[in-house]
Amino acid sequence: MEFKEAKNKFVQTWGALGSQWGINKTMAQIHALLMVSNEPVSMEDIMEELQISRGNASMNLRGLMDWGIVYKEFKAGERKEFFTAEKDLDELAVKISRERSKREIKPTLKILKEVSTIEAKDSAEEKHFVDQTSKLYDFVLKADNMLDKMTEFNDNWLGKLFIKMMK
Amino acid sequence: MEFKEAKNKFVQTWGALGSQWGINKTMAQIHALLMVSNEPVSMEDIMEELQISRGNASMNLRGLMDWGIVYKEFKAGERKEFFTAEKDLDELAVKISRERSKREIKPTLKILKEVSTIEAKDSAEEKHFVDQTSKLYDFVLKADNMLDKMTEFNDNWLGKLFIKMMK
DNA sequence: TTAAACTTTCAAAAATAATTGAAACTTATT
DNA sequence: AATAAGTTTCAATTATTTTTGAAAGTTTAA
Repeated sequence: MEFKEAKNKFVQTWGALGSQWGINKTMAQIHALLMVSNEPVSMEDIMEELQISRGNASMNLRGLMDWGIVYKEFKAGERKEFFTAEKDLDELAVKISRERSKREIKPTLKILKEVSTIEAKDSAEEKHFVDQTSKLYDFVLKADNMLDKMTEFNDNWLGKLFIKMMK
Repeated sequence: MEFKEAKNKFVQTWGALGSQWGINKTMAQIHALLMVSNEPVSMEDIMEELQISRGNASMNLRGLMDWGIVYKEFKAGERKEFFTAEKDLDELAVKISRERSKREIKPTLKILKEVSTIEAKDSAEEKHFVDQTSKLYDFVLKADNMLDKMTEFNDNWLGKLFIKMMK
């Protein structure tokens, strides 16, 4: 397999994976493209490589920047903007976790708390509901904290050691 | 908030969360409904509660069973089928991890391996591509193994201890 | 201040994914 | 073996999401 083919395969695969995880295909593809580019890429080049419109490129780049995993760069003497992706994978994982926690997990926890604290009367049905949603609340909270701890882990030696154990 | 309202809120929320994670809304809603039901639910009841067609219910129940997180049950004397969800959350997490690994991570790893092992010639561009995709391969492999280990963890005391530490 | 270079926005169009419903199929009962 | 009770399948429809492209907006330079 030669370079161009491999690059294309990678971009396509990453895009397809994105769809399965609720990230739109183009956004994932742009991210993939930037990840494997050794230097900043202009919007023109992205449009050209992925065969997408200017509007599409613009909106998805904005989305990626909102996630904090793609940055604008300015090249001396050049008027137009260039883009680069966060290439440190640990850092990437941290940013994605933090953002998903903020956007999705925290709001879900709030609602789980609400519904799990209703008056359960005496019916088995209602009791089970309260019991199950409480467990779910605890579980999601635990998982969320765990991710948080793991991301902090990257900064301390004990964490690094533990992560090594996991391999 | 009273029971019916809370239940509905929970089902809706779980459905919306599903969409964001690449699971279709109805599938997530059916799962939510079964999770908080203290006894098996018939297809009729699911259709009625979620206001969906028979075909829709059937296909999504099949999907949930393929994930191994919903089971068919037979009630003595009853002709029709009933359904229940896996209610043990640790077990649920294990099943989802295993299945996503099998369906999505493993195939992705295969492709990452392929594209990261091309001949890199001498250009900086190609070198960077190989370097970055190799790192990605290692990272995804590590994460995949980690999930695996964690799911096994539930069975041993060291793991339980560690998980306690994480809270 | 004007014009050129470039980016963003958003309504409309296109593409994709989910849903319906009725026919085909399966299984149990008489 | 015929019928009834229930389930699955899938082509057609509907709903949702993504993409386009042109107008509006911004920034820089002359």
